[in-house]
Amino acid sequence: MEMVGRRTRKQTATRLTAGDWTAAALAAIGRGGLAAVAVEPLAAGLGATKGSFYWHFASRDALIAAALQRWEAEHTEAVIAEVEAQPDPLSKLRALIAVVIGSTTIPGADSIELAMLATAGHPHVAPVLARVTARRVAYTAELFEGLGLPPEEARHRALLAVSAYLGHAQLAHATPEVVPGSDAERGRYVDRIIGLLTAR
Amino acid sequence: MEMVGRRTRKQTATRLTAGDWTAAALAAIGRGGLAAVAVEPLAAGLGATKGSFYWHFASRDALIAAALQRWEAEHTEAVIAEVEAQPDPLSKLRALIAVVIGSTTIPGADSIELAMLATAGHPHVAPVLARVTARRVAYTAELFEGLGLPPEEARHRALLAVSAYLGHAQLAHATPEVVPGSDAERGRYVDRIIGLLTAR
DNA sequence: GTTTGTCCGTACCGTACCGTATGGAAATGG
DNA sequence: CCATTTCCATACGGTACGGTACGGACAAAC
Repeated sequence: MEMVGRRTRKQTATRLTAGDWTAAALAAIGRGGLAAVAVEPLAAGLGATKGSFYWHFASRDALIAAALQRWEAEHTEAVIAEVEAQPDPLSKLRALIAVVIGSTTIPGADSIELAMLATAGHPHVAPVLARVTARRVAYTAELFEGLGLPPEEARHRALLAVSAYLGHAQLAHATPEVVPGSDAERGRYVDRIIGLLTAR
Repeated sequence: MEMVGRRTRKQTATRLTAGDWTAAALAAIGRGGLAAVAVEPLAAGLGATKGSFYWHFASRDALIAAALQRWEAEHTEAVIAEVEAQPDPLSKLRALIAVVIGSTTIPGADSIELAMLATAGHPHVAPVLARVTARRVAYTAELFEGLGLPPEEARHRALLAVSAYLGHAQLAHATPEVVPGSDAERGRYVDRIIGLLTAR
């Protein structure tokens, strides 16, 4: 009853920017998928009303488009840049697999991406997903080619690697009890995957 | 204006059963996810009204529960039974991977499962998904153990195999242009996966 | 300090859906 | 053929949301 401030986020009664709305939209996607991007609940969460939203965006659809664009821009190159720090292709591959399998075990990670996969058919989601996926497969195939594998085999192994990543993210999210839980076993698991994927 | 029959499905003016509703619900899940299970549109699709639905089910939630139960019962053991026809563990593994990777390329297949993964957090979906996944991993691990691998390695390879299946289903659904398209290349791809997963 | 433009709250309409109430048609069984 | 149960359509209320209209608060410019 006491201190029921209108604004939840701090007591900042400052005006909102379009960025505030896209950030809230991405958070909502991570929490409940595209369907959770609802103007009125978002407004309530930001301590504002629809009046604010419809000044910054023409429609809910425009917000979704902006949020996805932002996600793609911020998300795509992050891992690749980190992996590129490694010197040789094998080290890069090991680093890639390790970071990608390891990160999915921290809860809530990749939840936005999982939500996007869940709505792959959505007209705004499909092209974003297609670009990100194609980029990943192409990059991973390059690494395998750097190992001396012929193009088709490199591409096939890259597909398997990306599939393994996506599937592992699903498993870690939907049924965490089946994936390795302890750090020790997860380490052995990652080593095993690297061994199998890079076998000659 | 002419011949605007009330009932779309045939001219069967027969009464509906609970099974008709769960079937329609599963079809809707495959088409648009859990959110597409809406009583009034479903009723329209069946050429009926809510009056019929609420006689067979207490609520939308009860329909979802019944539909998921039906899916789990009909779906879980199908592939395993087919694979068990093979004589030895290696043949079974090859058959398992081939059928599971091959089937995801036919459009619309597994759409129900993908929709369930998309709603993994849903209180009715989570337990179903957990049981199905655990069953798959355990069965696949058995096959690898049959190949003479120690338990932990068998389980790790089974996890990788199930992850690859789930990820491939996602890829085939979300970005079909990256997965092998021709029968010939898909054949080589499947062979490559089998080789990598069963390598000694 | 007045004006101008920016930002947002309030009030409202339309739609789509969940669930309920109730009467009546269609099968069933005696 | 009548009664009873089974099944369903119609009509209604309630809720949550997208989108619009409009006025007012607030800051910036001068």
